[in-house]
Amino acid sequence: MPEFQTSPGMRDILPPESTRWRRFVATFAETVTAAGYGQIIPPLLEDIGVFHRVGEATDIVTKEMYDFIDKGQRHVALRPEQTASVCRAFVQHRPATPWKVWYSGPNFRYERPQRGRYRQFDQVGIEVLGANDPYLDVEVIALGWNFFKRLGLRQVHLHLNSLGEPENRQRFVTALQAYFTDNIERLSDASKTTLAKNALRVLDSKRPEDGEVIAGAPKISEFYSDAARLHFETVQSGLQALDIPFVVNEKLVRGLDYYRHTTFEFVGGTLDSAQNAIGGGGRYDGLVEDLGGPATGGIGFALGLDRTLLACDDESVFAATQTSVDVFVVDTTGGLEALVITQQLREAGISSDRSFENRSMKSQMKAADKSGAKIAIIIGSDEVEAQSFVLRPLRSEDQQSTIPRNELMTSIMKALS
RNA sequence: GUGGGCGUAGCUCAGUUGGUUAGAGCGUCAGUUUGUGGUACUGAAGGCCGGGGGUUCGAGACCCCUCGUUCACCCCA
Repeated sequence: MPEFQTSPGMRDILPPESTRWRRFVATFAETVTAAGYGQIIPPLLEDIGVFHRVGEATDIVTKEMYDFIDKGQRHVALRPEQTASVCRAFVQHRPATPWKVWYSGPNFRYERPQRGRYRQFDQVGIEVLGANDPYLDVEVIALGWNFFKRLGLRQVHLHLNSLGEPENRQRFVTALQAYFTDNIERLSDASKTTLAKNALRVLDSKRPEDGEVIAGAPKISEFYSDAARLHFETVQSGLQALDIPFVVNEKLVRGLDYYRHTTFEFVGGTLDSAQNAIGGGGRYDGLVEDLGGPATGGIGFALGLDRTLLACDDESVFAATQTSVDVFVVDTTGGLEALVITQQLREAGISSDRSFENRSMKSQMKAADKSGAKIAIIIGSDEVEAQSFVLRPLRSEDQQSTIPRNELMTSIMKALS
């Protein structure tokens, strides 16, 4: 074991895996920019107060943040998510609404690492601020859906719920609290603790002994106002109009406190681990106000790269690709020829590579093969003498040929076309 | 934060009830052809058996601690 390794929950993404990460973000960017979203790049670090607004009662805020006092005595934190930063930016810059933005990048949560759950984890996401139209909810969900389709995923399930308006939600929480308190003896110990903090999240419990109690709990749908019900029904009819299948899951309450109305989650159909949620989001009509801005509706989602890529693995889609070059230059005369020719090729827009340390021709040919190059340019002492080079096709049965030096570039172009 | 599994070459793993110089495959490097890759064959390099302590004549194997990893809870993407 080396003396230094990555810290727990942190890891290196190496090639060729890293090529997939780049394509992932590029594909996401294409999907959402085609819908009018612009990229926002918020800082990794914010005043910790920005994240406190996400929810004083959530684990993310209370025990999972990487926070510290900086040299200027400011209490700051690495972002545990990016929605709060986007809202802070909205309040700070007051862009014209509706403000449609997308982001990608790492977030940090100090949790116990697990498969599909890391302390530094990447998300891509979108947020729209300043519009309350339920059809916007549908657009947002549809963009997530479209993105998964573009990756090639076929087994993503959409779970949908509505938390209603704040008053609906509050009355529901009160009723839930009363119900669970009446039945507290039948709850698991862990759920008793959860109940004391946030009754909503008891619904999330995966412990089998809680199942019966939860099944008998009050339902959020019994508390909707007419407006909340209409909003939710409009969202559902919009999804139906787009042929996006979904299931209403009344237990989907989501972890963050700021959600109102629509909440949704994308679940990887092939992932059987506890980390099967590959993305989630919802409407958060109160968050901008909490951060000191005007009352502003907002909705968005975040997708986890790691988990989505795990789902891709399970469905054998969106695989990593091995990078390769077009031309490999084999030079047995010391390496200066290869140095000059690879430079010329690269300037001409032709990818090329070579060996170093003056290895044997056989060794260099092996490297040429592994590089994925379509042709090898071979230069030995005979070629230097004759001012020529050998062009050897590597991926076909064609014979190699000796060509005068002044036809180097044209013959390579021709061989590649 | 709580509980269970697992840590042996770069990678994937063997290693018999504790017993001499710790093995294989793949990968890497080199050779079989002193100017030519993919196949085959040969060889080489590469391990304080995660780290520390203990039991023992003797520990990669057993015990304790610790670190890492993995699975579940929790939480969430």
